[in-house]
Amino acid sequence: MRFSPQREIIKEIVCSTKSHPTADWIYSEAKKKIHNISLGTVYRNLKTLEEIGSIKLIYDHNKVRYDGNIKDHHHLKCTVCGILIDVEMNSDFNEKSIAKEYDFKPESINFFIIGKCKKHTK
Amino acid sequence: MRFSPQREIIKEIVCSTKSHPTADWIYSEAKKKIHNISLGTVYRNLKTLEEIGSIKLIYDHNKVRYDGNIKDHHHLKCTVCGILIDVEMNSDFNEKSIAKEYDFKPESINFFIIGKCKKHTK
DNA sequence: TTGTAAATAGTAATAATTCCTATTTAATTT
DNA sequence: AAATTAAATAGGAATTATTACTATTTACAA
Repeated sequence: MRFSPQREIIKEIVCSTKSHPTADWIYSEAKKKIHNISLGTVYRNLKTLEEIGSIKLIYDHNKVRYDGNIKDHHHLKCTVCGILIDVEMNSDFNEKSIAKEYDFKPESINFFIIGKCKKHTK
Repeated sequence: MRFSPQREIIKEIVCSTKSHPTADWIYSEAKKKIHNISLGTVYRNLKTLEEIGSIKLIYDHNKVRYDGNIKDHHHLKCTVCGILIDVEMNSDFNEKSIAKEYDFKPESINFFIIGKCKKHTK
């Protein structure tokens, strides 16, 4: 892969915030540094950076967000302000202990296990 | 709320499948019963049905899906075929026991707790 | 029946993302 | 240091999912 200043700046933007930004916000930040950067360039590089493991992708309801925290972790989402709070993943976490530790009032939980179903484990 | 045959059919379609369909699929099924049903009608009624608790909404990555299973439950997602398998939620579920029970090979897990952060619990 | 507000069909508009292509540029070769 | 070349970019068009708009239809109450 060839060096690109655009990609460096995009990575820097994502990795220097804990706000889990959207592509659109990253684009508007990037424009402050490279006035004529293209939105397509932002999307392409976000994809590339995710593929090489420099950043992570979060599906926040039906919005895609990006995360510079590449450690295994989960999220608390506030229904009022929409903030996403990073939660360290440890072996025996559970809803109640996390809620207590982060002073968070859970209302519902959304749990997805991604992997291979019995038809596709050879 | 006023009766509408369109809403009844949309509800029937969602509740008679375990495939977690998208709005688009529901629309194409609904057209088989009401030839000139409008896509807007499908979206509006899916929203209404979700609000009154007749169906549930699932955020499957960046796709919105609908679910006639309104019991509290979670999902296993296969990276090969994309199937979403319903998982009954019980008090002490964990990744490993679910994987074993459903013969599923987990690769990653996605855990969201939705609620109120410490700034918004009064 | 008739009146009326809710719901619909059909279409336009919007938002998020991907695709396309001529041009530019990073990095290699001469 | 110039020439070469393939990767990356800018800018815009296309696509997809969803919502908004509006004239017409319809459920249902008086």
